[in-house]
Parts: sequence; structure tokens; C-alpha cells
Amino acid sequence: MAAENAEQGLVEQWREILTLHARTQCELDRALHGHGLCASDFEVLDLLAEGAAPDGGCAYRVQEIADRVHLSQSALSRLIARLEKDGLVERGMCPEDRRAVRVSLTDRGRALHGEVRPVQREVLSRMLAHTG
Amino acid sequence: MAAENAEQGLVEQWREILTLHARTQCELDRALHGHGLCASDFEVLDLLAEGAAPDGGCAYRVQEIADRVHLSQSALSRLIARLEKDGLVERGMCPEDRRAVRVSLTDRGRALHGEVRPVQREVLSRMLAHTG
DNA sequence: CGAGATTACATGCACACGCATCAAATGCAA
DNA sequence: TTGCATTTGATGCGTGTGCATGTAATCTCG
Repeated sequence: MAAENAEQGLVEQWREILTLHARTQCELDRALHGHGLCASDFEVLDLLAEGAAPDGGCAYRVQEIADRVHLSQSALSRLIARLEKDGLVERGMCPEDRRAVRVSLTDRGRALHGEVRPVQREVLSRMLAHTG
Repeated sequence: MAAENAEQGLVEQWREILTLHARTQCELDRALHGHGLCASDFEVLDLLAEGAAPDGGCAYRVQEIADRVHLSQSALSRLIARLEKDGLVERGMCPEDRRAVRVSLTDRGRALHGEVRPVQREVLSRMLAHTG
């Protein structure tokens, strides 16, 4: 039946995504581990390093980051705390909304990002090469 | 530069994969949670329900399952333990290699799989619709 | 046969994550 | 203004995962 074929195709497509994701994520984690980062950490650093935050400045709010990297708000809160403890980012007050926290890269964070980015790019080019 | 464009394309491609994976995985977990399963649990049940194990029988060894569902051997060991505690699978000795464990579906496991499969398929068709 | 290497699975441990909840700040309506 | 709902980020808690290791069975080679 056509319906069964379509369904089976869907399952295969999903399995391919799972395989590609698992392999690449695992490879990224291994490559970044030597620099004291996990893949999510780098995603956040990479976002912050882009510079252009929604407010036009160079600082993001926690929830904005969470949306971009597909993590829960609580996960992001702790991730930022870890990065701050390592001196890679800093949390600052937001004048116009004192509930909010503005997160920005420190010099050390920017330096580490510049150091690690080629490593991440290399992994991506190696893992995503035959994907079209 | 062409190199920079290629690199940027790679990053975008990876972000699309992350987005699709996160959204679908999250949706799957939510849909399956009502049945007491997480997405990995279902992957294993779905594999076991296919029937054709590498040895020609209907039972898999733990490491074989781990390879298929992209989990570590330890994660699989615990996952199988959970499913067994819930009466969905059973672990049996392997006569020709007493180190190995043969995992197979129970009737209850097969029934639950049949009940949950349409739910999973629906999520896949909804999330992967506009992906080509 | 016997000793060491290897394989298959289980388990201690640390950790990143999501959900539920909390406190503080803000927004809104009476 | 006051009172309540909403929003923002932090935290308690449970859980699923990977790494390192342990135990038992198997294999290999002398």
C-alpha cells in the first residue's frame, strides 16, 4: 500500500536524522571536551560571538538564548552559570527590566571561542560531508 | 570568500538538523510520556517488534540494540532493565554464549508497541512533513 | 591444561537536562 | 494607588546518559 510505504519512508528519514545527529553530536562533544566545553556550551558561545543581539547591542537575555539553542530555560540558566564560573561569560543587570539578565562574552570567552571554532567547523565538515 | 560561504552553509545545515531533531524529539517524548515511555524506549520496542534479529531469531543482544539506537552499552543496559521491570521485555540467557543476554518482547510489550506506534508515526508525519 | 587478553553485560559515579516551583519585577485593571 | 496576573530567571528534584570500572564467560596461545 502507498500509505504503508509513505509511513516507512518517514521512519527511515527519521532514523537517518537520528544517526546523523547522534554521530555528529558525539563527535563534537569529544572534540570540545579537551577544551572544557560540551556541544551546548559551544552553541551558546558561538551565538554570543556573532555579536548582533536582538536589542542591537551585544548582549542576549537568557530566554532568547534558550530559544536559539533548543534548551529549556532552566538548562540555560545553569549553563550560563557554568560558563560564568569559568570566566567565559558575564551576567549583567538590564536597566530597563530589572528581572532580566544580559549575558555577554568576556575577553577570555571570546578568545576560547576563536580557538575552538575551527575545531567545531572541522567536525561539521567531516560529518556532514556526504549529506547534500 | 568561497571557503567562508561553504563554512557558513555547513553551520546553517547543522543548525537545521539540530532544530528538526530537537523539535521532533521533544514532541515524541511528550506524546509517548502518557504511555510511560521515552523516545529511546520506543526506539527499542520498535526494533524488537520488527522481529528479524541478526541471528535469524526474534531476540537481540544488548550491544546489537545499542548500535542501532545510538545509545551507549550502559544506557541500553539500564533501559532494558526499566522495560523489564515494566514487563515489556524479558532478558534470557543465550545458550551458546553465557555472557550474552537475549532481549525479546513480552506479549504486553508487543501490545503496547502496537498501541503506541500510530502515535509515534503521527508525530513523525507532522514534524517531518516539510522536509522533502 | 593454564594464564592472560578479550568480550558481554552490569554498576558506581558525575552531570546535563526538563518539569515544577519560587522570588522578584513588571504590567494591567479597578 | 492597590491587588492580581504575567513574566524573567534561579533552584529543588527526578531521571536518562556516558565514562570508567567490575564481574563473569569466552578465546587464544604456549
